[in-house]
Amino acid sequence: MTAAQKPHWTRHFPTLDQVDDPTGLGVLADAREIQAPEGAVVFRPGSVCEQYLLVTEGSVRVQQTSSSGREIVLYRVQTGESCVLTTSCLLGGNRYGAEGICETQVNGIAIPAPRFMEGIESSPGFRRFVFQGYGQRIAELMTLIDEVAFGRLNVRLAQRLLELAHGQDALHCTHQDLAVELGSAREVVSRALKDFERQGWVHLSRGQIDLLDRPALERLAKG
Amino acid sequence: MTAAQKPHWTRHFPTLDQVDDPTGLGVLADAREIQAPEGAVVFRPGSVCEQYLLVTEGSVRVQQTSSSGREIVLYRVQTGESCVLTTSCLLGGNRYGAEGICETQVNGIAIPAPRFMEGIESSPGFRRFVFQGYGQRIAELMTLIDEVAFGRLNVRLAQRLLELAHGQDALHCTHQDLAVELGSAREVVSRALKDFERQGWVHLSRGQIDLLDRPALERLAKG
DNA sequence: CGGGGTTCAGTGATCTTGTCACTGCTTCGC
DNA sequence: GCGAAGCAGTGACAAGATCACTGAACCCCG
Repeated sequence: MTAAQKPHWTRHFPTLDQVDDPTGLGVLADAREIQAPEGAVVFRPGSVCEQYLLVTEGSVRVQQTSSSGREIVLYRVQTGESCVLTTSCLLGGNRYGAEGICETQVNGIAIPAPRFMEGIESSPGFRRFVFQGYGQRIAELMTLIDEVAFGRLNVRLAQRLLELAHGQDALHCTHQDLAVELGSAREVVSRALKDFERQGWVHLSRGQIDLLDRPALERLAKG
Repeated sequence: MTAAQKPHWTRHFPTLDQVDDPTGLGVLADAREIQAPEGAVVFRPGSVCEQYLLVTEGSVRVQQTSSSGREIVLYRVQTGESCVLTTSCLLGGNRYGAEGICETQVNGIAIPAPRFMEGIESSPGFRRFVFQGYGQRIAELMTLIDEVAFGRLNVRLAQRLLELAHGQDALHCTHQDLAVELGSAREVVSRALKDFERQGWVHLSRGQIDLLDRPALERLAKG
């Protein structure tokens, strides 16, 4: 989860016709296929946004750091998705206010801003593609506000554990990582996890959490 | 602040050419001028979104209610602005997830969904108009997440007091209203206000807060 | 292989915020 | 003028955040 900090994306080839066009629209004339290793920083607060980004494989974690240094994960951009923040920066012409970090090796497509604008102008299909997930994302941000403001920590933690496990029986991350997921503090997460362990729901070891009683966690996560 | 609960907007006239076109684009052929009294509910969670809304005068407060009944103000739509949530619902075809309430009498313009889509398709200027503030709003939502997750309550309260006072020396609202602004609880706000009063920064009376030491509040709000 | 630095996890003390239960005061409608 | 509803204040306690510190596990390097 915390990994090598080699920044910047790698241009793969200058133009693009070998590559699948996930929009099916041929707006991708100027698009470049890009690749980034796990841990790469795609953008940071203050970065100027110069291209529309589309993930074709992998996962980018978008998170925010407060002035006091605490962090929270806002959302993830996964295979087939694009990033609200990027889109909004392009449309509004402002700078990034958060940080995007590759959680896996990531393959993607970058469309330079001017070409993106043209696409928006000229292609109804591309427009639809761009704005499709947009509404969904806004709704997700509002849900996040609700959870952060009103949600119980143990409930949110149980949800995240199940989510991050991706159906596996164990997940490899530190308590600090989970604290960032939830926008909470490491000690608080540690205590909640210890509590789960006392209930027999999980088993804790350094850098790893084994899920022993998934149904119990699901019960907590739902209600 | 809490006012009459007469719902629904009033159609004013069926078509629109007497009215200023704030987009300057003539996309408003099918638009209707609408009017709503203070306290009117423009939309609720679950409402289907059938028209693009633009405020020409007044203020609409958009807020969310958690399952436990606690509420938080997400943002306000003011003169010349339109509502992110409405736009995202139109583009994504989903339902409202929050509530919009008129804080003043509100004049506005409504563009039916089909016409809105046409406008987006055909008019670059209208498109620009629609997406202009959009990026800004997303950034605001992320700031809100930051504040809710990491901000101190007394700091946030001081900020809101100054904001809601609009330069006046007093503001008329209940402690409960302020709790909703901040997504907090009434008792907590009451205590923080009492604390401000002990410092001599404000004077409290039923339904009213007088700001006595604005500089002190500003100091707290900034730092 | 061993030693030393670093990362990770656990814990108590204390502060802030949220929740619950209840009180008394004001306001408003009848 | 009376009763109901709304508003504000308060104490007790729970949940979460912060601070300071401990020890264990891991990694690198000689």
